[in-house]
Amino acid sequence: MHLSKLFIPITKDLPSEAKIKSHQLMLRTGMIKQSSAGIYSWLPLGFKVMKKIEQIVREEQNAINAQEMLMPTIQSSEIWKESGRYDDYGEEMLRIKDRQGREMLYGPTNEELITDVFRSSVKSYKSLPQILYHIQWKFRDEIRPRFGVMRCKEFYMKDAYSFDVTEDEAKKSYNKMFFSYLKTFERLGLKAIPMAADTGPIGGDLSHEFIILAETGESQIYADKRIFQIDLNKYKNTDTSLVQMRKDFSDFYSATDEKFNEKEFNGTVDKKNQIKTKGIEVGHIFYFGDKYSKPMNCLIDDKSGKKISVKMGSYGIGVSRLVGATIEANYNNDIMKWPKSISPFDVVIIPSINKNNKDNLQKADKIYKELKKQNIDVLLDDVEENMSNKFKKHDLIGIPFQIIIGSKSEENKFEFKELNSRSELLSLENIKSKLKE
RNA sequence: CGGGGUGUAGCGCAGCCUGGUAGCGCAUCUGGUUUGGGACCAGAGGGUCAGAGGUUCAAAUCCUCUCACCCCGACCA
Repeated sequence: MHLSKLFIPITKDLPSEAKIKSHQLMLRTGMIKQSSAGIYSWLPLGFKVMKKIEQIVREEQNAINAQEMLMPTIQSSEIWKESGRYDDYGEEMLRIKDRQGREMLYGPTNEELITDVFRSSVKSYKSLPQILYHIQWKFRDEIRPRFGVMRCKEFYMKDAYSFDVTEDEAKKSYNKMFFSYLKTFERLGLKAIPMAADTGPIGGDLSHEFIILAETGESQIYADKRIFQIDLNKYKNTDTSLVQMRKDFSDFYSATDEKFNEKEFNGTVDKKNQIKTKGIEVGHIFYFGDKYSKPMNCLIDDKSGKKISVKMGSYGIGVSRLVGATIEANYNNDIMKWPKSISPFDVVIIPSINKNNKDNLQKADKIYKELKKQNIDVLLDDVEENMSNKFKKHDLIGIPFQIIIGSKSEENKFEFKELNSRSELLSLENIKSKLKE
């Protein structure tokens, strides 16, 4: 892609309504455009990042044999009346009426819908276990949306639902998802800590929040930093290995404000290992048994032919929130550096161009084509302006690698720079292999 | 929903108190000069002053209502 052709309405000054870095940056680099309070359009740059996050989430769901499907955004109120949540959910639910006057709603979550899908087709214990998920827009009519895409009304979310015959089996599904989440956040370049959590309106008694560290987070967190040293590679997707994993994680203290106990923290965690900071919740998993299957009559025959309610869990990841959260976690000193796995481009070529000398642009174009051939997603900054402006601009956009073609480059060597570090002169071959690392 | 605040060019703001027909910076466009950390010179375009009603010879400015957005709080992926 050539920068001059990219729809990226970048601005030098920031809109006054944005109070935190990720929001400011997303507006300044034209990733999003607010449509109304808490509702955003995703412009090409932002959309591209979100899609990359989505794809990683998807791959890690598939890796534990969860199956992707798609449920609608608009739901009928009837199933919500069955579960009893139509009244419980309150003002956060956006209620609408169709032309026949039927009560509909824009789904804030999908437990009822998936339970309805499941009960209508599954009748036997032989069909279990199952994990189904979808990635879909949700709507929660937040009292006060803020922080850009971090707390908005309309958001993009992966939600998964597990179905098991017994509570023990269900806990195995829970552990798989726990594992999948850790792998997902690791691939996103984020340090996420699982923390025992309250279950809120979803209900249930076993629940973890996954929280990433960021100064601007909304939750106060306390943890033992050795929790980051746990190597995920030593676990396999087997029941025994995952039980071990859960045990290993529970060996280190971690708690949010609500569950924090100062005595326990100071008693069990050495001062030098204590982390006290803010965090952003990016995932939440729940086990809630038959909370929905019972009132909604989601019954199957067990081995003895007895009707039992299936045991369920649900598992959410805020995909759109992760875009903002990742920025919060990676931004410093006016420079944004995307993790490689979700950067909008792999590398940007920045030639110094002026009207009378387009040599650099030609060189850049050659490299561009060469890298394209290697399947590298490359952006070429073909805009004719001062290098100073270009550097500032790319500090904002945050593509992690730059190839700079200007006064310091040689005939066959170009400056290769990783954001936040010094550049080095390298041949194209060396650059290629660096990019493939 | 309670408390506070703001709506004037794409963005940031001044003008409002004391009414006289709209201005500054950035951005944009044209031409020229520049070209390694957010340049320079010259010129140009761009506004139903959030909306409705009222007072007045005259309203961005005064009055009334409505709407939108932001901040603090209770709630949350």
